[in-house]
Amino acid sequence: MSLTNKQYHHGDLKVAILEHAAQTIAAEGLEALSLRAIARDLGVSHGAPNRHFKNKAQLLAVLATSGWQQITAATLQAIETTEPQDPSARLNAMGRGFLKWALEHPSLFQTITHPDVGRYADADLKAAQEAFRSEIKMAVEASQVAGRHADTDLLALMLYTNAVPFGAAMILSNPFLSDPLLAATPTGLDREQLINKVIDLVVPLDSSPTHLSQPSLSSGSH
Amino acid sequence: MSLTNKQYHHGDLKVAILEHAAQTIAAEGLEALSLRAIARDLGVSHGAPNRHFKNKAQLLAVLATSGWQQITAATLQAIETTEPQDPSARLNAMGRGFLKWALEHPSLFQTITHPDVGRYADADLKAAQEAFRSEIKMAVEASQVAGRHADTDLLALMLYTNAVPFGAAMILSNPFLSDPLLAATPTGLDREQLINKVIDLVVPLDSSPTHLSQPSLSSGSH
DNA sequence: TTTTTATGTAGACAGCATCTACATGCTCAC
DNA sequence: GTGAGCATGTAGATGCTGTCTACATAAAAA
Repeated sequence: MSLTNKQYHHGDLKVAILEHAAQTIAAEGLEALSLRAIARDLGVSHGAPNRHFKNKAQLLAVLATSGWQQITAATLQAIETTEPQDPSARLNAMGRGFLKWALEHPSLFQTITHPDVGRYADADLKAAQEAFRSEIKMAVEASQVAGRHADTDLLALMLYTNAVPFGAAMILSNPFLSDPLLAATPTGLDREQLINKVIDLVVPLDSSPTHLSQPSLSSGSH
Repeated sequence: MSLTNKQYHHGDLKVAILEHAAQTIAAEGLEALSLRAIARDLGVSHGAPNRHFKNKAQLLAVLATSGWQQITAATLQAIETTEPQDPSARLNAMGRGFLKWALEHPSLFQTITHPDVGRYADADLKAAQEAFRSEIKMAVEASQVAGRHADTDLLALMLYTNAVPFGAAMILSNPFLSDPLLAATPTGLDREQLINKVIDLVVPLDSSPTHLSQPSLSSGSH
């Protein structure tokens, strides 16, 4: 347990590469990532990263694995302050936590949903993604047992419930998609209220006067 | 108006490049696209494509422009057989048309939503995307006037209504995201019933008691 | 101390996008 | 028709990229 982190030639080059890569993706996007540029920035030769990652795809897979673990943690952490007895409140909180993380880490979110990342997925990456999916499924099932779209096919309900935060994150994290939307539609909501409202639409809170879906007759109307 | 398409040196090289690029994207994905490979396949020199496209990003922008026009057309075409007096039925049909097109052209859908395409968008691309957004907004407004989430902030309703088909398309067109979902959740629905049900959840049809596609009772059933 | 292994280096190679100078051949004015 | 001008295609150079190789260094293990 020496205190020096400059053992070997460089030190923890593998960790340094991962950190620098995550930083580059966050700052300049996935396409800007280059093994040679990382090596240059870290002051090592262009071939050094190959000692730690078989190829670029594998580096991406490691980053994506971390991303799935992070978004799973962010999603689960959001339910800590909710009532265990209220599955809809918990699912709603999960949606908010998911979307909040995705919008705070837009490039990493794009990374974990990038088509090519899945194409070269290793076992670790698949396990991380599967862990996420499993948590969501349990929460959706619990909400359905509690009465949310009780008669709806579970797969359809899963896809719908996933599609809203995934789709909202995709749209909001891509200025080309979100800018025209935001510019063309005046709103009284700030960013946080907006995403909360969107989540409320897919997972209504009983207590909230969202009048569920069809307020045709006796809606709040004050 | 000559009938020969081998005027000039090659003929309509620009069109040939666009067609071959669209084909390549559909068959091998966006990342597999290479200007030099296109030139090789078309039997021209590696520099020829530069006479027709300033750079690779501009070729992508032209393809994406076409993609937005196609998905707008597919979305609008879906309302032709609906009742003009029923905005929710029309919006529901639009969602189905959108999702159907997206799943029939997964790589082109990924192209038009790709972050880097927006980064190099030209005026034509912006106009094509704006035209799409404008059509959706009118349809969502009409559905709201007719009573769908009448008291909800329009921007939130727009984002929610867009997020479902965009998110569902993103998930279903990416096997890494959809395969575990489909494998882990048994369903009685086929693919088309599934997407219809998901759209029904975001835009309920008045006539249907929410389980239009549930063949539980009087389905053909053996 | 010697051997083995992990890590980093330097060069080579092929592929890529893009730029340049040059060549070809169609179009149009005369 | 003929020649000028322009649109299009070619060929090479440049500098990037990822990945492979042979080699060098230093830590660990024997």
